[in-house]
Amino acid sequence: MLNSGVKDSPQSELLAEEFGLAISLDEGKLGVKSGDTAPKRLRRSKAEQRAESLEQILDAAEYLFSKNGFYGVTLRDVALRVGIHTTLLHYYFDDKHHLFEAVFKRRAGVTCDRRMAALEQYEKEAGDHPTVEGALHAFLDPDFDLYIEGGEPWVNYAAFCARVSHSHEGAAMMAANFDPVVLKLIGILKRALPDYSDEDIFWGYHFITGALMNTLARTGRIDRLSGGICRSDDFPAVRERIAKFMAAGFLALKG
Amino acid sequence: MLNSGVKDSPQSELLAEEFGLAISLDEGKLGVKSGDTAPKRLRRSKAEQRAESLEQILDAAEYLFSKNGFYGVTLRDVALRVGIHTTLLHYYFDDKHHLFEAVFKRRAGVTCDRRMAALEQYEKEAGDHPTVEGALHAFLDPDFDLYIEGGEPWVNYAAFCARVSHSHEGAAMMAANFDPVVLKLIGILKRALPDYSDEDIFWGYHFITGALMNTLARTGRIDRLSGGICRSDDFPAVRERIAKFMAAGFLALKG
DNA sequence: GTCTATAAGATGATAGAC
DNA sequence: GTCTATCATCTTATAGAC
Repeated sequence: MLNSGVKDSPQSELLAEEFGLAISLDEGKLGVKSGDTAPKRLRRSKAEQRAESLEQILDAAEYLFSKNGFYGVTLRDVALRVGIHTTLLHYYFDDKHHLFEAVFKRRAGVTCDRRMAALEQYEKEAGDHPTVEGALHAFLDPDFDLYIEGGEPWVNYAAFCARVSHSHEGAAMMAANFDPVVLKLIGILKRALPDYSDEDIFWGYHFITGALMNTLARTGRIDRLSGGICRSDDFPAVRERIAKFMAAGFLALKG
Repeated sequence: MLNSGVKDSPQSELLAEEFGLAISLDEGKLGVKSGDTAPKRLRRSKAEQRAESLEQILDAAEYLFSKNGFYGVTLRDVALRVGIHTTLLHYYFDDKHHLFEAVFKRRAGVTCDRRMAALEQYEKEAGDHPTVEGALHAFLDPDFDLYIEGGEPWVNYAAFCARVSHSHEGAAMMAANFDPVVLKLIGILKRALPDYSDEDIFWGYHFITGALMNTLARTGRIDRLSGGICRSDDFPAVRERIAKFMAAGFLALKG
Protein backbone atom coordinates (compact mmCIF):
# COMPACT_ATOMS: atom_id res chain seq x y z
CA MET A 1 0.00 0.00 0.00
CA LEU A 2 0.98 3.57 -0.46
CA ASN A 3 2.38 6.07 1.94
CA SER A 4 -0.24 8.40 3.28
CA GLY A 5 1.17 11.84 2.67
CA VAL A 6 2.90 12.27 5.97
CA LYS A 7 6.08 10.26 5.86
CA ASP A 8 6.23 7.30 8.16
CA SER A 9 2.65 7.74 9.18
CA PRO A 10 1.98 4.87 11.55
CA GLN A 11 -1.76 4.79 11.01
CA SER A 12 -1.64 4.78 7.25
CA GLU A 13 -3.33 1.40 7.36
CA LEU A 14 -6.37 3.00 8.90
CA LEU A 15 -6.87 5.68 6.32
CA ALA A 16 -8.95 3.59 4.01
CA GLU A 17 -11.38 2.80 6.75
CA GLU A 18 -11.45 6.26 8.18
CA PHE A 19 -12.38 7.61 4.79
CA GLY A 20 -14.53 4.66 3.86
CA LEU A 21 -18.28 4.70 3.69
CA ALA A 22 -20.80 1.92 3.82
CA ILE A 23 -21.64 2.58 0.21
CA SER A 24 -18.71 1.76 -1.99
CA LEU A 25 -18.63 1.42 -5.73
CA ASP A 26 -15.92 -1.17 -5.73
CA GLU A 27 -17.41 -3.39 -3.11
CA GLY A 28 -18.28 -6.70 -4.64
CA LYS A 29 -16.48 -5.92 -7.84
CA LEU A 30 -13.27 -7.31 -6.48
CA GLY A 31 -14.74 -10.72 -5.83
CA VAL A 32 -13.02 -10.91 -2.48
CA LYS A 33 -14.84 -12.03 0.62
CA SER A 34 -13.58 -9.77 3.37
CA GLY A 35 -14.83 -11.87 6.25
CA ASP A 36 -13.52 -15.34 5.37
CA THR A 37 -11.64 -16.97 8.24
CA ALA A 38 -8.44 -14.95 8.15
CA PRO A 39 -7.21 -13.69 11.53
CA LYS A 40 -7.98 -9.95 11.40
CA ARG A 41 -6.86 -9.75 7.79
CA LEU A 42 -3.13 -9.68 8.37
CA ARG A 43 -2.58 -10.08 4.68
CA ARG A 44 -4.39 -8.38 1.87
CA SER A 45 -4.87 -9.66 -1.59
CA LYS A 46 -3.18 -7.88 -4.48
CA ALA A 47 -6.53 -6.69 -5.66
CA GLU A 48 -7.29 -5.20 -2.28
CA GLN A 49 -3.98 -3.42 -2.12
CA ARG A 50 -4.45 -2.04 -5.57
CA ALA A 51 -7.94 -0.86 -4.76
CA GLU A 52 -6.68 0.82 -1.64
CA SER A 53 -3.92 2.62 -3.49
CA LEU A 54 -6.40 3.80 -6.07
CA GLU A 55 -8.70 5.09 -3.36
CA GLN A 56 -5.92 7.05 -1.71
CA ILE A 57 -4.89 8.64 -4.97
CA LEU A 58 -8.48 9.46 -5.85
CA ASP A 59 -9.08 10.97 -2.42
CA ALA A 60 -6.08 13.25 -2.80
CA ALA A 61 -6.98 14.22 -6.34
CA GLU A 62 -10.59 14.80 -5.38
CA TYR A 63 -9.57 17.12 -2.58
CA LEU A 64 -7.15 19.11 -4.70
CA PHE A 65 -9.33 19.33 -7.81
CA SER A 66 -12.25 20.46 -5.69
CA LYS A 67 -10.15 23.34 -4.37
CA ASN A 68 -8.29 24.47 -7.50
CA GLY A 69 -9.92 22.88 -10.51
CA PHE A 70 -8.36 20.85 -13.28
CA TYR A 71 -5.70 23.33 -14.32
CA GLY A 72 -4.96 24.42 -10.77
CA VAL A 73 -3.67 21.02 -9.75
CA THR A 74 -0.52 19.33 -11.00
CA LEU A 75 0.18 15.64 -10.88
CA ARG A 76 3.07 16.53 -8.64
CA ASP A 77 0.62 18.09 -6.16
CA VAL A 78 -1.39 14.90 -6.07
CA ALA A 79 1.63 12.64 -5.77
CA LEU A 80 3.06 14.77 -3.00
CA ARG A 81 -0.16 14.64 -1.05
CA VAL A 82 -0.30 10.86 -1.26
CA GLY A 83 3.41 10.45 -0.69
CA ILE A 84 4.27 8.73 -3.96
CA HIS A 85 5.97 9.60 -7.21
CA THR A 86 4.15 11.10 -10.14
CA THR A 87 5.09 8.16 -12.33
CA LEU A 88 2.80 6.01 -10.28
CA LEU A 89 -0.11 8.21 -11.21
CA HIS A 90 0.64 7.52 -14.84
CA TYR A 91 0.89 3.84 -14.05
CA TYR A 92 -2.58 3.79 -12.52
CA PHE A 93 -4.43 6.40 -14.56
CA ASP A 94 -2.43 6.93 -17.72
CA ASP A 95 -2.77 10.69 -17.83
CA LYS A 96 -4.20 13.66 -16.02
CA HIS A 97 -7.53 13.68 -17.83
CA HIS A 98 -8.18 10.08 -16.97
CA LEU A 99 -7.42 10.77 -13.34
CA PHE A 100 -9.84 13.68 -13.35
CA GLU A 101 -12.52 11.58 -14.95
CA ALA A 102 -11.92 8.74 -12.53
CA VAL A 103 -12.44 11.13 -9.62
CA PHE A 104 -15.75 12.16 -11.09
CA LYS A 105 -16.96 8.69 -11.90
CA ARG A 106 -16.02 7.03 -8.63
CA ARG A 107 -18.99 8.49 -6.80
CA ALA A 108 -21.24 9.62 -9.63
CA GLY A 109 -23.01 6.30 -9.84
CA VAL A 110 -23.72 6.17 -6.13
CA THR A 111 -25.38 9.55 -5.92
CA CYS A 112 -27.34 8.98 -9.13
CA ASP A 113 -28.64 5.60 -8.02
CA ARG A 114 -29.75 6.93 -4.66
CA ARG A 115 -31.58 9.87 -6.17
CA MET A 116 -33.14 7.80 -8.89
CA ALA A 117 -34.39 5.27 -6.34
CA ALA A 118 -35.82 8.02 -4.17
CA LEU A 119 -37.59 9.62 -7.14
CA GLU A 120 -39.07 6.32 -8.23
CA GLN A 121 -40.28 5.57 -4.75
CA TYR A 122 -41.83 9.00 -4.47
CA GLU A 123 -43.56 8.49 -7.78
CA LYS A 124 -45.21 5.34 -6.44
CA GLU A 125 -46.18 6.93 -3.15
CA ALA A 126 -47.58 10.07 -4.69
CA GLY A 127 -49.61 8.24 -7.31
CA ASP A 128 -51.58 10.62 -9.49
CA HIS A 129 -50.89 13.71 -7.44
CA PRO A 130 -47.21 14.40 -6.98
CA THR A 131 -46.28 17.75 -5.48
CA VAL A 132 -43.37 19.98 -6.38
CA GLU A 133 -42.06 19.99 -2.84
CA GLY A 134 -42.34 16.21 -2.58
CA ALA A 135 -40.42 15.73 -5.81
CA LEU A 136 -37.72 18.15 -4.72
CA HIS A 137 -37.31 16.40 -1.40
CA ALA A 138 -36.88 13.09 -3.19
CA PHE A 139 -34.36 14.67 -5.54
CA LEU A 140 -32.33 16.62 -3.00
CA ASP A 141 -32.50 14.86 0.35
CA PRO A 142 -30.68 11.63 -0.55
CA ASP A 143 -27.77 13.69 -1.74
CA PHE A 144 -27.68 15.91 1.31
CA ASP A 145 -27.80 12.86 3.55
CA LEU A 146 -24.87 11.43 1.67
CA TYR A 147 -22.85 14.58 2.16
CA ILE A 148 -23.89 14.96 5.79
CA GLU A 149 -23.22 11.36 6.77
CA GLY A 150 -20.47 10.47 4.33
CA GLY A 151 -17.79 12.62 5.91
CA GLU A 152 -14.96 14.45 4.26
CA PRO A 153 -14.64 12.44 1.05
CA TRP A 154 -18.22 13.06 0.06
CA VAL A 155 -18.07 16.68 1.00
CA ASN A 156 -14.99 17.04 -1.17
CA TYR A 157 -16.75 15.27 -3.99
CA ALA A 158 -19.63 17.68 -3.66
CA ALA A 159 -17.28 20.63 -4.03
CA PHE A 160 -15.60 18.89 -6.93
CA CYS A 161 -18.94 18.60 -8.72
CA ALA A 162 -19.77 22.22 -8.04
CA ARG A 163 -16.53 23.23 -9.72
CA VAL A 164 -17.09 20.93 -12.63
CA SER A 165 -20.58 22.31 -13.12
CA HIS A 166 -19.22 25.76 -13.88
CA SER A 167 -16.51 24.56 -16.22
CA HIS A 168 -16.69 23.76 -19.88
CA GLU A 169 -14.57 20.62 -19.72
CA GLY A 170 -16.94 19.20 -17.16
CA ALA A 171 -20.25 20.03 -18.79
CA ALA A 172 -20.22 16.90 -20.93
CA MET A 173 -19.25 14.73 -17.96
CA MET A 174 -22.11 16.17 -15.95
CA ALA A 175 -24.61 15.59 -18.71
CA ALA A 176 -23.59 12.01 -19.42
CA ASN A 177 -23.89 11.01 -15.78
CA PHE A 178 -26.59 13.15 -14.24
CA ASP A 179 -29.06 13.79 -17.03
CA PRO A 180 -31.19 10.67 -16.49
CA VAL A 181 -31.89 11.57 -12.86
CA VAL A 182 -32.57 15.18 -13.67
CA LEU A 183 -34.95 14.26 -16.47
CA LYS A 184 -36.72 11.92 -14.09
CA LEU A 185 -37.24 14.86 -11.76
CA ILE A 186 -38.40 17.03 -14.64
CA GLY A 187 -40.95 14.39 -15.56
CA ILE A 188 -42.46 14.38 -12.09
CA LEU A 189 -42.47 18.17 -11.96
CA LYS A 190 -44.39 18.25 -15.21
CA ARG A 191 -47.06 16.04 -13.72
CA ALA A 192 -47.16 18.18 -10.61
CA LEU A 193 -47.53 21.31 -12.74
CA PRO A 194 -49.61 20.18 -15.72
CA ASP A 195 -50.43 23.68 -16.91
CA TYR A 196 -46.81 24.81 -16.91
CA SER A 197 -44.70 25.26 -20.01
CA ASP A 198 -41.55 23.18 -20.38
CA GLU A 199 -39.63 26.41 -20.42
CA ASP A 200 -40.86 27.42 -16.98
CA ILE A 201 -40.02 24.02 -15.56
CA PHE A 202 -36.52 23.92 -16.99
CA TRP A 203 -35.73 27.42 -15.77
CA GLY A 204 -37.00 26.45 -12.35
CA TYR A 205 -34.65 23.49 -12.34
CA HIS A 206 -31.86 25.80 -13.47
CA PHE A 207 -32.43 27.95 -10.37
CA ILE A 208 -32.46 24.94 -8.07
CA THR A 209 -29.25 23.47 -9.38
CA GLY A 210 -27.58 26.86 -9.11
CA ALA A 211 -28.53 27.15 -5.48
CA LEU A 212 -27.46 23.57 -4.88
CA MET A 213 -24.07 23.97 -6.53
CA ASN A 214 -23.45 27.19 -4.65
CA THR A 215 -24.03 25.21 -1.49
CA LEU A 216 -21.81 22.31 -2.44
CA ALA A 217 -18.99 24.66 -3.41
CA ARG A 218 -18.57 25.78 0.22
CA THR A 219 -16.64 28.90 -0.69
CA GLY A 220 -17.00 30.48 2.72
CA ARG A 221 -18.64 33.55 1.21
CA ILE A 222 -21.91 33.26 3.15
CA ASP A 223 -19.91 32.85 6.35
CA ARG A 224 -18.15 36.15 6.00
CA LEU A 225 -21.13 37.94 4.53
CA SER A 226 -23.35 36.92 7.42
CA GLY A 227 -20.69 37.53 10.00
CA GLY A 228 -20.73 33.91 11.05
CA ILE A 229 -24.49 33.52 11.32
CA CYS A 230 -24.46 31.02 8.43
CA ARG A 231 -21.73 28.52 7.70
CA SER A 232 -20.86 27.22 4.25
CA ASP A 233 -20.58 23.69 5.53
CA ASP A 234 -23.90 23.68 7.32
CA PHE A 235 -25.61 21.33 4.91
CA PRO A 236 -28.40 20.48 7.36
CA ALA A 237 -29.45 24.13 7.39
CA VAL A 238 -29.74 24.13 3.61
CA ARG A 239 -31.43 20.74 3.50
CA GLU A 240 -34.03 22.13 5.87
CA ARG A 241 -34.88 25.07 3.64
CA ILE A 242 -34.12 24.47 0.00
CA ALA A 243 -37.01 22.20 -1.06
CA LYS A 244 -39.68 24.38 0.50
CA PHE A 245 -38.05 27.53 -0.85
CA MET A 246 -37.76 26.27 -4.40
CA ALA A 247 -41.19 24.63 -4.47
CA ALA A 248 -42.78 27.96 -3.61
CA GLY A 249 -40.73 29.58 -6.36
CA PHE A 250 -42.12 27.15 -8.89
CA LEU A 251 -45.70 27.73 -7.81
CA ALA A 252 -45.23 31.48 -8.12
CA LEU A 253 -44.04 31.38 -11.73
CA LYS A 254 -47.60 31.12 -12.92
CA GLY A 255 -49.40 33.12 -10.30
CA MET B 1 -2.20 50.83 -30.58
CA LEU B 2 -1.98 47.11 -30.40
CA ASN B 3 -2.61 44.54 -33.03
CA SER B 4 -6.00 42.94 -32.65
CA GLY B 5 -5.27 39.24 -32.66
CA VAL B 6 -5.62 38.67 -36.35
CA LYS B 7 -2.50 39.92 -38.00
CA ASP B 8 -2.89 42.94 -40.21
CA SER B 9 -6.49 43.33 -39.27
CA PRO B 10 -7.65 46.40 -41.16
CA GLN B 11 -10.43 47.27 -38.79
CA SER B 12 -8.40 47.01 -35.63
CA GLU B 13 -9.11 50.68 -35.10
CA LEU B 14 -12.78 49.93 -34.78
CA LEU B 15 -12.47 47.28 -32.11
CA ALA B 16 -12.49 49.65 -29.21
CA GLU B 17 -15.76 51.12 -30.35
CA GLU B 18 -17.31 47.83 -31.24
CA PHE B 19 -16.62 46.58 -27.75
CA GLY B 20 -17.26 49.89 -26.08
CA LEU B 21 -20.30 50.69 -23.98
CA ALA B 22 -21.91 53.93 -23.02
CA ILE B 23 -20.88 53.28 -19.44
CA SER B 24 -17.13 53.30 -19.15
CA LEU B 25 -15.01 53.44 -16.05
CA ASP B 26 -12.26 55.38 -17.68
CA GLU B 27 -14.43 58.01 -19.25
CA GLY B 28 -13.63 61.34 -17.76
CA LYS B 29 -10.56 60.04 -16.01
CA LEU B 30 -8.42 60.78 -19.00
CA GLY B 31 -9.26 64.43 -19.03
CA VAL B 32 -9.59 64.40 -22.81
CA LYS B 33 -12.55 65.90 -24.57
CA SER B 34 -13.37 63.51 -27.37
CA GLY B 35 -15.45 65.94 -29.37
CA ASP B 36 -13.18 68.98 -29.57
CA THR B 37 -12.68 70.25 -33.09
CA ALA B 38 -10.35 67.58 -34.42
CA PRO B 39 -11.28 66.18 -37.86
CA LYS B 40 -12.53 62.67 -37.01
CA ARG B 41 -9.74 62.17 -34.45
CA LEU B 42 -6.90 61.41 -36.80
CA ARG B 43 -4.45 61.51 -33.93
CA ARG B 44 -4.87 60.10 -30.45
CA SER B 45 -3.17 61.23 -27.31
CA LYS B 46 -0.68 58.95 -25.60
CA ALA B 47 -3.11 58.47 -22.78
CA GLU B 48 -5.83 57.44 -25.16
CA GLN B 49 -3.60 54.96 -26.91
CA ARG B 50 -2.50 53.49 -23.62
CA ALA B 51 -6.08 53.20 -22.42
CA GLU B 52 -7.04 51.48 -25.63
CA SER B 53 -4.23 48.97 -25.36
CA LEU B 54 -5.20 48.23 -21.79
CA GLU B 55 -8.79 47.70 -22.84
CA GLN B 56 -7.84 45.27 -25.56
CA ILE B 57 -5.68 43.25 -23.20
CA LEU B 58 -8.35 43.24 -20.54
CA ASP B 59 -10.99 42.15 -23.04
CA ALA B 60 -8.87 39.21 -24.14
CA ALA B 61 -7.98 38.22 -20.59
CA GLU B 62 -11.59 38.58 -19.49
CA TYR B 63 -12.75 36.30 -22.25
CA LEU B 64 -10.14 33.64 -21.58
CA PHE B 65 -10.34 33.72 -17.78
CA SER B 66 -14.11 33.45 -18.00
CA LYS B 67 -13.75 30.27 -20.03
CA ASN B 68 -10.86 28.51 -18.28
CA GLY B 69 -10.26 30.21 -14.97
CA PHE B 70 -7.07 31.63 -13.54
CA TYR B 71 -4.92 28.52 -13.89
CA GLY B 72 -6.41 27.54 -17.23
CA VAL B 73 -5.09 30.61 -18.98
CA THR B 74 -1.46 31.41 -19.68
CA LEU B 75 -0.05 34.83 -20.36
CA ARG B 76 0.92 33.47 -23.74
CA ASP B 77 -2.75 32.72 -24.46
CA VAL B 78 -3.69 36.28 -23.68
CA ALA B 79 -0.82 37.78 -25.64
CA LEU B 80 -1.59 35.59 -28.63
CA ARG B 81 -5.23 36.63 -28.62
CA VAL B 82 -4.33 40.30 -28.60
CA GLY B 83 -1.47 39.87 -31.03
CA ILE B 84 1.32 41.10 -28.79
CA HIS B 85 4.20 39.61 -26.84
CA THR B 86 3.88 38.36 -23.29
CA THR B 87 6.48 40.83 -22.09
CA LEU B 88 4.05 43.59 -22.82
CA LEU B 89 1.60 42.09 -20.37
CA HIS B 90 4.26 42.32 -17.70
CA TYR B 91 4.92 45.88 -18.73
CA TYR B 92 1.29 46.86 -18.25
CA PHE B 93 0.21 44.64 -15.38
CA ASP B 94 3.39 43.44 -13.68
CA ASP B 95 2.27 39.86 -13.18
CA LYS B 96 -0.54 37.43 -13.80
CA HIS B 97 -2.34 38.05 -10.54
CA HIS B 98 -2.47 41.76 -11.16
CA LEU B 99 -3.90 41.16 -14.61
CA PHE B 100 -6.57 38.92 -13.16
CA GLU B 101 -7.45 41.46 -10.53
CA ALA B 102 -7.54 44.24 -13.10
CA VAL B 103 -10.04 42.27 -15.14
CA PHE B 104 -12.23 41.93 -12.11
CA LYS B 105 -11.99 45.52 -11.01
CA ARG B 106 -12.53 47.14 -14.38
CA ARG B 107 -16.27 46.54 -14.31
CA ALA B 108 -16.92 45.78 -10.64
CA GLY B 109 -17.47 49.41 -9.77
CA VAL B 110 -19.96 49.95 -12.57
CA THR B 111 -22.23 47.08 -11.65
CA CYS B 112 -22.03 47.88 -7.95
CA ASP B 113 -22.88 51.52 -8.44
CA ARG B 114 -25.85 50.70 -10.62
CA ARG B 115 -27.27 48.19 -8.20
CA MET B 116 -26.65 50.38 -5.20
CA ALA B 117 -28.40 53.29 -6.89
CA ALA B 118 -31.36 51.10 -7.80
CA LEU B 119 -31.63 49.77 -4.26
CA GLU B 120 -31.50 53.26 -2.79
CA GLN B 121 -34.14 54.49 -5.16
CA TYR B 122 -36.35 51.56 -4.36
CA GLU B 123 -35.93 52.23 -0.66
CA LYS B 124 -37.25 55.75 -1.16
CA GLU B 125 -40.13 54.68 -3.34
CA ALA B 126 -41.22 51.83 -1.09
CA GLY B 127 -41.07 53.91 2.06
CA ASP B 128 -42.09 51.93 5.12
CA HIS B 129 -43.32 48.91 3.22
CA PRO B 130 -40.71 47.39 0.94
CA THR B 131 -41.51 44.01 -0.59
CA VAL B 132 -39.18 41.12 -1.19
CA GLU B 133 -39.96 41.06 -4.89
CA GLY B 134 -39.44 44.78 -5.21
CA ALA B 135 -36.07 44.59 -3.50
CA LEU B 136 -34.98 41.69 -5.66
CA HIS B 137 -35.98 43.51 -8.83
CA ALA B 138 -33.93 46.50 -7.74
CA PHE B 139 -31.00 44.23 -6.96
CA LEU B 140 -31.11 42.03 -10.04
CA ASP B 141 -32.58 44.00 -12.93
CA PRO B 142 -29.88 46.66 -13.33
CA ASP B 143 -27.34 43.90 -13.70
CA PHE B 144 -29.38 41.94 -16.18
CA ASP B 145 -29.94 45.06 -18.23
CA LEU B 146 -26.22 45.64 -18.27
CA TYR B 147 -25.54 42.15 -19.55
CA ILE B 148 -28.38 42.26 -22.04
CA GLU B 149 -27.52 45.66 -23.46
CA GLY B 150 -23.77 45.72 -22.88
CA GLY B 151 -22.89 43.14 -25.48
CA GLU B 152 -20.11 40.58 -25.44
CA PRO B 153 -17.71 42.25 -23.01
CA TRP B 154 -20.29 42.42 -20.25
CA VAL B 155 -21.49 38.92 -20.88
CA ASN B 156 -17.91 37.71 -20.61
CA TYR B 157 -17.48 39.65 -17.43
CA ALA B 158 -20.59 38.00 -16.04
CA ALA B 159 -19.15 34.55 -16.77
CA PHE B 160 -15.85 35.66 -15.29
CA CYS B 161 -17.60 36.60 -12.05
CA ALA B 162 -19.48 33.31 -11.95
CA ARG B 163 -16.20 31.46 -12.14
CA VAL B 164 -14.58 33.64 -9.52
CA SER B 165 -17.51 33.09 -7.20
CA HIS B 166 -16.81 29.36 -7.03
CA SER B 167 -13.08 29.74 -6.54
CA HIS B 168 -11.14 30.31 -3.40
CA GLU B 169 -8.75 32.87 -4.84
CA GLY B 170 -11.69 34.98 -5.86
CA ALA B 171 -13.74 34.84 -2.69
CA ALA B 172 -11.87 37.72 -1.10
CA MET B 173 -12.13 39.80 -4.29
CA MET B 174 -15.87 39.22 -4.40
CA ALA B 175 -16.32 40.17 -0.77
CA ALA B 176 -14.28 43.34 -0.95
CA ASN B 177 -16.19 44.64 -3.96
CA PHE B 178 -19.72 43.30 -3.72
CA ASP B 179 -20.43 43.06 0.00
CA PRO B 180 -21.73 46.61 0.43
CA VAL B 181 -24.41 46.15 -2.23
CA VAL B 182 -25.39 42.76 -0.94
CA LEU B 183 -25.66 44.03 2.62
CA LYS B 184 -27.81 46.86 1.35
CA LEU B 185 -30.16 44.29 -0.16
CA ILE B 186 -30.10 42.25 3.04
CA GLY B 187 -31.09 45.35 4.98
CA ILE B 188 -34.14 45.95 2.82
CA LEU B 189 -35.10 42.28 2.96
CA LYS B 190 -35.00 42.45 6.74
CA ARG B 191 -37.45 45.32 6.71
CA ALA B 192 -39.66 43.46 4.27
CA LEU B 193 -39.60 40.38 6.49
CA PRO B 194 -39.47 41.76 10.03
CA ASP B 195 -40.34 38.47 11.69
CA TYR B 196 -37.63 36.51 9.89
CA SER B 197 -34.38 35.40 11.47
CA ASP B 198 -31.12 36.65 9.99
CA GLU B 199 -30.27 33.06 9.23
CA ASP B 200 -33.32 32.61 7.01
CA ILE B 201 -32.58 35.80 5.14
CA PHE B 202 -28.93 34.98 4.51
CA TRP B 203 -29.74 31.50 3.30
CA GLY B 204 -32.34 32.96 1.00
CA TYR B 205 -29.73 35.28 -0.45
CA HIS B 206 -27.40 32.31 -0.78
CA PHE B 207 -29.98 30.57 -2.98
CA ILE B 208 -30.50 33.65 -5.11
CA THR B 209 -26.85 34.23 -5.77
CA GLY B 210 -26.39 30.57 -6.65
CA ALA B 211 -29.15 30.74 -9.24
CA LEU B 212 -27.74 34.02 -10.53
CA MET B 213 -24.18 32.73 -10.87
CA ASN B 214 -25.42 29.59 -12.58
CA THR B 215 -27.08 31.87 -15.09
CA LEU B 216 -24.08 34.10 -15.62
CA ALA B 217 -21.81 31.10 -16.14
CA ARG B 218 -23.63 30.16 -19.35
CA THR B 219 -22.28 26.62 -19.39
CA GLY B 220 -24.73 25.38 -21.98
CA ARG B 221 -26.02 22.71 -19.63
CA ILE B 222 -29.63 23.87 -19.60
CA ASP B 223 -29.57 24.01 -23.40
CA ARG B 224 -28.69 20.36 -23.80
CA LEU B 225 -30.81 19.23 -20.87
CA SER B 226 -33.90 20.93 -22.23
CA GLY B 227 -33.20 19.89 -25.79
CA GLY B 228 -32.94 23.49 -26.90
CA ILE B 229 -36.07 24.77 -25.18
CA CYS B 230 -33.97 26.98 -22.93
CA ARG B 231 -30.76 28.73 -23.89
CA SER B 232 -27.94 29.56 -21.50
CA ASP B 233 -27.55 33.01 -22.96
CA ASP B 234 -31.22 33.91 -22.75
CA PHE B 235 -30.81 36.43 -19.97
CA PRO B 236 -34.19 38.06 -20.64
CA ALA B 237 -35.91 34.76 -19.88
CA VAL B 238 -34.17 34.58 -16.51
CA ARG B 239 -34.72 38.25 -15.77
CA GLU B 240 -38.42 37.67 -16.33
CA ARG B 241 -38.63 34.86 -13.78
CA ILE B 242 -35.96 35.03 -11.14
CA ALA B 243 -37.24 37.83 -8.89
CA LYS B 244 -40.76 36.45 -8.67
CA PHE B 245 -39.46 32.91 -8.16
CA MET B 246 -37.06 33.84 -5.36
CA ALA B 247 -39.46 36.22 -3.64
CA ALA B 248 -41.99 33.40 -3.31
CA GLY B 249 -39.26 31.19 -1.94
CA PHE B 250 -38.51 33.71 0.77
CA LEU B 251 -42.13 34.04 1.76
CA ALA B 252 -42.46 30.27 2.04
CA LEU B 253 -39.57 29.85 4.47
CA LYS B 254 -41.83 30.88 7.33
CA GLY B 255 -45.17 29.59 6.22
C1' DG C 1 4.43 -2.00 -8.15
C1' DT C 2 7.50 1.37 -7.15
C1' DC C 3 11.26 4.02 -8.08
C1' DT C 4 15.29 6.67 -10.85
C1' DA C 5 16.52 9.03 -14.80
C1' DT C 6 15.39 11.76 -18.23
C1' DA C 7 13.25 14.26 -22.07
C1' DA C 8 10.63 17.82 -24.42
C1' DG C 9 8.03 21.48 -23.92
C1' DA C 10 5.52 25.13 -21.45
C1' DT C 11 5.37 28.88 -18.07
C1' DG C 12 6.03 33.21 -15.58
C1' DA C 13 9.27 36.51 -15.36
C1' DT C 14 13.61 39.70 -16.20
C1' DA C 15 17.24 42.42 -18.70
C1' DG C 16 18.22 45.09 -22.24
C1' DA C 17 18.21 46.61 -27.40
C1' DC C 18 15.70 49.52 -30.50
C1' DG D 1 6.19 51.06 -25.99
C1' DT D 2 7.43 47.17 -28.17
C1' DC D 3 10.32 43.54 -29.16
C1' DT D 4 14.48 39.87 -28.75
C1' DA D 5 16.96 37.04 -25.93
C1' DT D 6 17.27 34.53 -22.03
C1' DC D 7 16.26 32.27 -17.44
C1' DA D 8 15.00 29.08 -13.90
C1' DT D 9 11.44 26.42 -12.90
C1' DC D 10 7.65 23.49 -13.47
C1' DT D 11 4.84 20.03 -15.96
C1' DT D 12 3.46 16.01 -18.29
C1' DA D 13 5.04 11.99 -19.89
C1' DT D 14 8.20 7.87 -21.14
C1' DA D 15 11.81 4.23 -20.67
C1' DG D 16 13.82 1.19 -17.93
C1' DA D 17 16.11 -0.55 -13.40
C1' DC D 18 14.98 -3.00 -9.21
